[in-house]
Amino acid sequence: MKRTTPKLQDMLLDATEAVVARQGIANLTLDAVAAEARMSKGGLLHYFPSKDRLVEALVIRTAEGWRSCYTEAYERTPHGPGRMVRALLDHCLSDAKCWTEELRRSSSAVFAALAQNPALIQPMRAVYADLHRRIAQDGLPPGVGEAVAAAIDGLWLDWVLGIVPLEQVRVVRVRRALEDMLVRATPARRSPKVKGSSGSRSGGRRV
Amino acid sequence: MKRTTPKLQDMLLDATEAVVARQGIANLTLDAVAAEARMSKGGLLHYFPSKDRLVEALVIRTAEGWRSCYTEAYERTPHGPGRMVRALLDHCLSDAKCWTEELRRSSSAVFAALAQNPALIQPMRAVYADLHRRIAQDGLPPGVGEAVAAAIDGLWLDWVLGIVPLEQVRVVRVRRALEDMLVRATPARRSPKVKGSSGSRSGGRRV
DNA sequence: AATAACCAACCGACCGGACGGTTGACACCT
DNA sequence: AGGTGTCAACCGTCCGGTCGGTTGGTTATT
Repeated sequence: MKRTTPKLQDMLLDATEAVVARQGIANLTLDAVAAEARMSKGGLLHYFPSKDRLVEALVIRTAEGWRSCYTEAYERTPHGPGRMVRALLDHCLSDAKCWTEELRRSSSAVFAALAQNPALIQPMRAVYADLHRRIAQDGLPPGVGEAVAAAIDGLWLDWVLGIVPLEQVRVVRVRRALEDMLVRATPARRSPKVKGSSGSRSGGRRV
Repeated sequence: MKRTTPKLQDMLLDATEAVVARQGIANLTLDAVAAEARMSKGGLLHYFPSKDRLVEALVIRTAEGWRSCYTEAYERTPHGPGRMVRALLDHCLSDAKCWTEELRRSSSAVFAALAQNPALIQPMRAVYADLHRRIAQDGLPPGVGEAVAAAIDGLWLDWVLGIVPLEQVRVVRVRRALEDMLVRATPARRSPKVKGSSGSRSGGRRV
């Protein structure tokens, strides 16, 4: 990722997300983005020479945000079997500020890409491949880590799609159930120190 | 759903799905659908007076298909705690013909709606509300049923979105892990007769 | 039986508007 | 002067939706 998006590009991507959030994917037009960013369409196209490139950049930013979110969570999580999955549960499924409107916005990048050009979600696919590789090497019985990851994805996508309304208590219940499953499925090795409501708030950066 | 779509409308909805599947959501135009159905645009608009109505009908058909899928699965599942969730695992997460291209097509109705007009996913939301109500009354410890449902949604959406490629073995692993969690979490009542690799293949109709 | 009246189904030309992208010029800073 | 960044104006295309009209079949009238 040598490409250091020089913050003006970043502002344009923010504007893109804002347009999608407020007006929907169908109204994601270059004019709308330019207006949102208080820039002319020509100016916008100076930085992103086509709509495809714009959406692609958005997907990359979102995907890399997600990658660094779970990577950093991993670093903050104690060693042992299921470290990656525990990181996800503790930091990416927290009961607090994790499900923000900002996250919802950035998530919609995926759907914008899907509408614009399905090939553009490839960066997201790559990040997910990395995550699943990590989970596969997590030292858990087969399927357990994948089940947790799938459940998190399900909660996330249900929420982003608006299929199921956000209920904080529901997220907490699911997390408890998954933690239970994890503890019971973890090959016993000293005592599983992860648990409790845990510290390390801080919210996952951007996702 | 008294409304018995008189099969010509159904054919037009099939054409709509085919267009989305082959050309993507962005190319879902009235002209494309009419061409796919070998009908004039005027003819198409005779049956669905606007694009919104067309997509709405598609969402309703998909949502009701999903409802009848899990409803029928429920009927086929033995009584006891977690009946609804067991039905989902046995019939909607089977390792067989459940993840068909046809399912993928009908699923994309949701995304077509999201692109066309987010309000149009309301029928799907209603069906999901019904499903979650059933799960909540399923006699399981809090969060367990919801976790299973979320995991299934996650697998499904990851697949439909193309974020994670379809691996049959992965689905099977996840199902095993979820079944394990379910058995361990089910309040002991006589012997849990559901388990083993179990019979009742049969694949869930359409979803 | 022949004619007239009616109607759902269907057609395809057309329109207004919006979209993605291009261009040529302008402003500002070295 | 010349590069850099920004812009308004514009172009060709395409899309959703309208509209006037045709067809084939059914019913009503004579």
